[in-house]
Amino acid sequence: MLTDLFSKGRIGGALGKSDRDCLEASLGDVASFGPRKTIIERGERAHKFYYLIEGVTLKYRDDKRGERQIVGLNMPGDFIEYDTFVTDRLPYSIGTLDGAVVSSIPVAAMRDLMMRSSRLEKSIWIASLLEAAVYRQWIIRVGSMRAESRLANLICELAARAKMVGLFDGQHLPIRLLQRDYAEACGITSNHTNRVFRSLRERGALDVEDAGKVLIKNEALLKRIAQFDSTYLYPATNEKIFTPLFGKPL
Amino acid sequence: MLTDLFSKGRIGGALGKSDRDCLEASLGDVASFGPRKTIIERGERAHKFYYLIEGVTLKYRDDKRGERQIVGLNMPGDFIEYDTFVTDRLPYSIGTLDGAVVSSIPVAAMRDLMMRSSRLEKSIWIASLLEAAVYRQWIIRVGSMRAESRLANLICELAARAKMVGLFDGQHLPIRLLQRDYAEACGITSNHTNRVFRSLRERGALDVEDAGKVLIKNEALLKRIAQFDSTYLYPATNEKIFTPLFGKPL
DNA sequence: CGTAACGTTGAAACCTGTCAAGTACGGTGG
DNA sequence: CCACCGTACTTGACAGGTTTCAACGTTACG
Repeated sequence: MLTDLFSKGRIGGALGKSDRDCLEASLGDVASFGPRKTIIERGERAHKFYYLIEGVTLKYRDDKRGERQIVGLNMPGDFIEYDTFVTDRLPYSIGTLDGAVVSSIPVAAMRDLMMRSSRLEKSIWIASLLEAAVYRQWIIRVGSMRAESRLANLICELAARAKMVGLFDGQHLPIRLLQRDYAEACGITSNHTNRVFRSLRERGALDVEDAGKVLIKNEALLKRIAQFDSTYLYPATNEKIFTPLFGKPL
Repeated sequence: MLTDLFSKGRIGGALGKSDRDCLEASLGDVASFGPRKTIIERGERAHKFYYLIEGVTLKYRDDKRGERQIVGLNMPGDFIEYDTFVTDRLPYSIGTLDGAVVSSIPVAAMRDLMMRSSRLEKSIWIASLLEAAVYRQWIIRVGSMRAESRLANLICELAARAKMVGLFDGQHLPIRLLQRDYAEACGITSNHTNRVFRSLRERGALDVEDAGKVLIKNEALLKRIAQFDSTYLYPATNEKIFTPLFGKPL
């Protein structure tokens, strides 16, 4: 099912079959977006919750000077924004990388879903808390690290998250960001990003192959440079942890 | 009631009396913490949800070199962490500034609360989404601004949030951070923070009085330097916006 | 009165940004 | 087929912002 990645990947299989069916049935039309397309623009009215089926999306804000800060990145199985709960105008834009396949749940359907199943409601909430945990790490990355560590740390996170949704073979990062994207996510210039990539290459931590594909050559070294500790991603999240709040799964 | 600030300040009065009473009744003992005390340490087991009644708390992470990155700040009416839902070991520490009065809701009581009232459950969730919105702004601040703008932007946010809970008189920031705290929140050194404060003083944006109390002298100028736009705080959040998801308040 | 913690300031080193130029690659149109 | 163009990547030199190191002032407190 389209929502399997969410049900299994994000919340450790804490949903029973009926909940999973309800979620799947609430999905609206499936839409495809090409590379570098805007899915939602900042300030636009959002009246449904987008669910990412395939591809990668970037969450960002442009400032007056044309600079862009990427504040988040989503992979298949993610709801790519939750703020439709709180506001009718999103405070950030969302765009695709190489393209994406998305579906969505209208606000009314989401309300029904949550009224019917408190377990399902909690699952979606928990997914939003995981996103918040990632936000905190992004603050730490840009707030307290040097350029080389920032880049290495971001790459480690992307690798770890890709692994969680079965997209990572252990070597090739399946997400092809431009150097400018890395720059905008790490809060450095794209010029400097290039220098840092060279340095990471020369130190043997990674290689950049054709078309910008990142190959992780020395994971231990990369993690050391990145000061990476994956616990904030809650990789151990599973029903055992949820039981206190959920009760047993159906 | 102790939870009034939450019910009224955070979610625009979308809770009926019975929900508010339930929430209040779920609170456990009230505890006081002195200045610069640790409420929860990173890695510690958390089995309850802390609610901040009075004072200010800082959310931060220390790295190996003894550097600290502040990733969040909470004011009265906030639940100061939500990750107890997702993990039993917190990925950050929380400490007081000048002291704090907190209460808490045990996990089991929280579960009961949410099973009884889906409206209450949504309220708490929505509060966590507001916190996520603040995280995003912190990423933008440290990721895409120069030191002077970062500091001004943080001060603007603190003023705006203090105003939302009735703590701001329009001039004196009611939160007395050390220059080191500002530094650790903005991702700059405390030495440089001092220079930036001087610059903001010389430009007439603010004054620093005895005991580090910040006086906002020229709010328009400060906001301009900060590129501050308060919409991300959802100041318009109210029942009108919630109605689609909540239905009418009780 | 001495100590500790915080604030303030200066000078130099360092990291990163800025500006500029050149390379590589793919797509388009003649 | 090749010339042309736009986009991304690469590199060097220099400027500028921030860090680092050091010193001193101030205040609170035992």
